[in-house]
Amino acid sequence: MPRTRKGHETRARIVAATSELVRDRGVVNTSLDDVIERAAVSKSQLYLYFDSRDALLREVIVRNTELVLAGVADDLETGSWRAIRAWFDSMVEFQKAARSRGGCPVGSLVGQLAEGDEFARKRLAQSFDRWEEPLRAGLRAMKTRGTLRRSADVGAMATATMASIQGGLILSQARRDPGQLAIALNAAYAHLREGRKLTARANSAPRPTVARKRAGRRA
Amino acid sequence: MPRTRKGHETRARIVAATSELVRDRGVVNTSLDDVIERAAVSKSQLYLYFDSRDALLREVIVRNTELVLAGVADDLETGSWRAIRAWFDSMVEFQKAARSRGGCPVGSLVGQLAEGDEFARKRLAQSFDRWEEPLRAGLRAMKTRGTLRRSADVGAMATATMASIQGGLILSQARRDPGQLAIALNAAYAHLREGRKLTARANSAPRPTVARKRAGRRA
DNA sequence: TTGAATATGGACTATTCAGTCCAATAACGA
DNA sequence: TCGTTATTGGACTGAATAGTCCATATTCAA
Repeated sequence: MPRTRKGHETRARIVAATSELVRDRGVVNTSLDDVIERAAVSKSQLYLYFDSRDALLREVIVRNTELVLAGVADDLETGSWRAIRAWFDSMVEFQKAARSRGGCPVGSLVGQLAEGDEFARKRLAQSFDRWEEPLRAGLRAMKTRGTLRRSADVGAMATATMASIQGGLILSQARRDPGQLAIALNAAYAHLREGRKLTARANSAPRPTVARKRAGRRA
Repeated sequence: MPRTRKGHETRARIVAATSELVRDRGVVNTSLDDVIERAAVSKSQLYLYFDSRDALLREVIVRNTELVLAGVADDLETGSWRAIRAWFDSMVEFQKAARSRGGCPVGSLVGQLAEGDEFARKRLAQSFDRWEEPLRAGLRAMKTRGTLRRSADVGAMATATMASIQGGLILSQARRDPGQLAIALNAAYAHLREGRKLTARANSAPRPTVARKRAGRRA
């Protein structure tokens, strides 16, 4: 671990460069020589902070996890349909900006690292846990507040949502079309809303049929 | 292309060996030397049938696509809720049998090949098209038969379903838990069923609330 | 049966790449 | 300031690997 300011900067630069290269060309096509060139560091700097190439790639998992968590607004945990919708929309925007390249910063690493590095696999599983948590918290809060049915299975809902996110990103990446993510997330949103509690106060929200139809068309 | 029976067998053995190695260890950790050892062939045989390592990996895409298409029962195209449910269940069984290793035979290749080989990316996109088609056909048939609302967006439904499949497989792979796929597919099924047409004949099917709750619990 | 086309075996090459090593320099605390 | 510790530069190594080449063996059609 670096002890000086310079050291910290160097280390961060290495991880950032690796993350970008992996996003743009994949793990296979990212050599350490590519990394040192892009980060403008030398081999010894790299091996001062990382034990091996695998160790460096594991740090990329950490960094990319922070990246996606930063994209989760605080009000998602507070729990509201609006916050969930906004979260979904921001992901589509992010994907549009990336021109559908690289897929999910975390999810795309599963296929590339999970079978070759058991440590990496576990870390990726943890990343998904952390990523799902704000949604779980939000859904729990909505239960307490009475906007979500008490019978709703919060864990399953969060997992199913994460699956739609990941799958939507894979399809976007393969088809180079951010619209694929939008379709997946519209379906996920409609599915979540099926768990809502209908009260007198809630009738400002569209009725089930209308919400589902709109989601389908928007895609 | 091979012209003798032996040639065909050799070529097929090479692709099969590559496919298995890629599933077990990932593209990165699969060298051509590994392939020739596993397929019990020599280098020259490999290069007789494939121009390059990339070309071989592209054939793996083709093979694995046939593999997943073989898992789609014919009655899915005929169109029925039962067929869809059976299809989903068979995927969960497949994933259990694989002990959550390797993820999706097609989807896991996206992260590993898409950014490095544009040809491979296009081929993967086509694979998803072919894979979605039987479901689209089935949903269209259900519209005609009147078990699915005419307003339902068949294309979006198929895409959202494929996203749940892919995402569910990624989460299963990362967490080494086939239950993750089951959760994702139960949600996808519940979402599809929201598009159904309620008729006098259809009241043998569970009401929306019950269907959703059951799906959540099963996970 | 025969010979042309096809398939096979495996040695060889050139390169790439992860990882090592050590000397030189910069940062920092006393 | 000075000495210790942290950081940096880059040459070097050994192993792995994609791809080449050619001699040999097998297949198959006439």
